[in-house]
Amino acid sequence: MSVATVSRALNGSAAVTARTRERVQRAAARLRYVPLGAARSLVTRRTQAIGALLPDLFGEFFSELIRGIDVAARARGLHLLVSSSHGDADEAAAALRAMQGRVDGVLIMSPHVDAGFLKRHLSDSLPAVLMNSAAGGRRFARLNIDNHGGAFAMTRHLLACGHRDLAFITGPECNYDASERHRGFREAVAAARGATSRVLQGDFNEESGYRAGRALLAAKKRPDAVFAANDMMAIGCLSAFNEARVRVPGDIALAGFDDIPIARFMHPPLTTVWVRIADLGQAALERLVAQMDAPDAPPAGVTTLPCEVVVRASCGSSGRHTADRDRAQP
Amino acid sequence: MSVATVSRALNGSAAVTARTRERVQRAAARLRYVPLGAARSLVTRRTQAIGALLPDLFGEFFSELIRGIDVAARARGLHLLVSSSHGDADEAAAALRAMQGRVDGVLIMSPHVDAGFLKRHLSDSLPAVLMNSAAGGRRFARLNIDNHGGAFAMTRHLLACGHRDLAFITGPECNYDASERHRGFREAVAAARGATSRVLQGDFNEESGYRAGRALLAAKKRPDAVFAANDMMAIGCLSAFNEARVRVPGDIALAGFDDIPIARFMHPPLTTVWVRIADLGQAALERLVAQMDAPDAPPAGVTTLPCEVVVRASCGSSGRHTADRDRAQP
DNA sequence: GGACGGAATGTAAACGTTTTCATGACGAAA
DNA sequence: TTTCGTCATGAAAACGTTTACATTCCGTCC
Repeated sequence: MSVATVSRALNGSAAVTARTRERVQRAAARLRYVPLGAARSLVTRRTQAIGALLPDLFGEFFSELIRGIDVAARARGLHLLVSSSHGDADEAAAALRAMQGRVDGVLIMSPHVDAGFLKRHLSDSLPAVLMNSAAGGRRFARLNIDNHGGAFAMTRHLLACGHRDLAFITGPECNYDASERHRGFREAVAAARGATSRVLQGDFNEESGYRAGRALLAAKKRPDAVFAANDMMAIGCLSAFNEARVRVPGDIALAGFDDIPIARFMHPPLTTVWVRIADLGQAALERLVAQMDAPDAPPAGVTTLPCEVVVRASCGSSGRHTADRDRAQP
Repeated sequence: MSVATVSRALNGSAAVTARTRERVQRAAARLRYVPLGAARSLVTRRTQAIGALLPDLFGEFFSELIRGIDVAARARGLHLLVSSSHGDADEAAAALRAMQGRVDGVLIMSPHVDAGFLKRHLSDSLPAVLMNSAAGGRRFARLNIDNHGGAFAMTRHLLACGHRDLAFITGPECNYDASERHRGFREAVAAARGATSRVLQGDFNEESGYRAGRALLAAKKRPDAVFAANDMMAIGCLSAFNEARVRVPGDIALAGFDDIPIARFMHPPLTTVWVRIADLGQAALERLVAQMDAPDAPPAGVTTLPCEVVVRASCGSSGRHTADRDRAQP
């Protein structure tokens, strides 16, 4: 029996008798034979693997993202090469280069990545999908979280709760997510009649939220509601309010963004915006696969994944006291 | 210039002129040439990649573990192939087989894995390290979290706080972590004079902690302190106490295990046991690399990673109100 | 009975790299 | 000048698989 026959039997080619196939399979099982991936990909020009280039991510966000990518990849028989936690652009570049020639495509999410970076470090022939990235140009497919829509919806919700004087705590400058969320807030306020707003600078850390909270308390007129651009700042802000015995939502309403796991355990539980991170990973992978299957397809634009407002107690919403999402939690 | 020279120049062989090397490197950079990993590993018999077979993990645990593995792997120029979130043994087996022939070694953490499983699905020649696994035999190196020591230390701490009548909420039966934690509790109580204890069955979920809390409140005599085998159950238990207006730690002290991020945000902040998960991943990888470098080394035993008791307010500890770990948090 | 057709299997080239060995160039020692 | 040694480079084999093409076998049709 020749190697060719074995190859055919194992790869499910039609040109092989049932008897032969069975014999081969039995022998392979007995010898615990596993085809050498390297040799296979050398000739097929396919590695059956995709790479994920990720920044220094923490906690649930990272887990969920990988989970989404992983299940989608395995459903297609693809392996997942992960390279995460690089702190600067050089590390990201090195990781990206190292992946090249080992994967059939890459999923990229990184604050260090812009058009120039990609042009320098990414082979033209390697399919790539950008996740949550500002830049991208027309060469790359992109999947973004609907930061703008989420912030817009949350602001509308706060307005609908009857709050008129709103404060917004921004994220770091030059951060894409942060600026999009700010834009969503701004536009929702602008579209509402009789609403006023003020903006405080933050940097996504708890500490900056705390400072913003103190500043608001010290203001001549306190706002009706505070919308922090992420949950950590909302938590910091809540600490400031608690310290000052300012009741939430009684005196001031509060909302965050991200729905980190802690959010629902705060006192009061935090109203926030939830993103299906796993869906982002899965959608990105599917997009990438589509691109791999049709290398010269149309220039694939940008897709935006919806957010969901999760109403809990901190916004002073009437009626509902348990967010839908909480019931589904494990 | 021949391919041989290019290969030598790029791989840093000494037998090549500085001038030639530079010429090659410039050309490679200009053409954005990246060696094809497949061809390379075909001849070197090395893939420069290691696989991580992980169960369906959530949140920070998963993130930290991967981070630990990833940074250690990149420091050695190794790629990381991740396969996570398989629900049953068959999926894990398929994932393990698929990895074979693409990696130089595997890191395995999975509840489905036992000696028989490994014998069936793992090639004899592939180095492997088991993380947090009960079984392993003498063929495999193992890295475990010191569940026993952590639970022992925590129980001692509760006793040192003056609590005499202790309750323990167990994890699921047949779970290795859970039974080790239980054993630590049991032995610490047995070693203490005048201490009494009771045990309630739990399953690591918040709900079961809540039920246990209710059961304890309904008991003829309430315990001085409750030690839950993980934080989620402690949180559930805390909810039960809060509902019943039972003060923590005033009326009953409470402790958990894992130090999930939420723990420090509870009211009161939860005393718990912290494990350096990233260290586990890193140590496991280093162990694996050692095994890969010396394939016929001694039969490598089991290493245990220490836990740390993180004292916060929930245990009624005297004096310290901020755990060391919290100051280091981002 | 022979030619033909189709299906199953075998043969060998190809994939891109590393590495062993051979070749060539050049300088130093004789 | 010759001879040797050293050092950079080139030539070619090898790695394990897939696949195009060749071969064999067997049954069918004329």
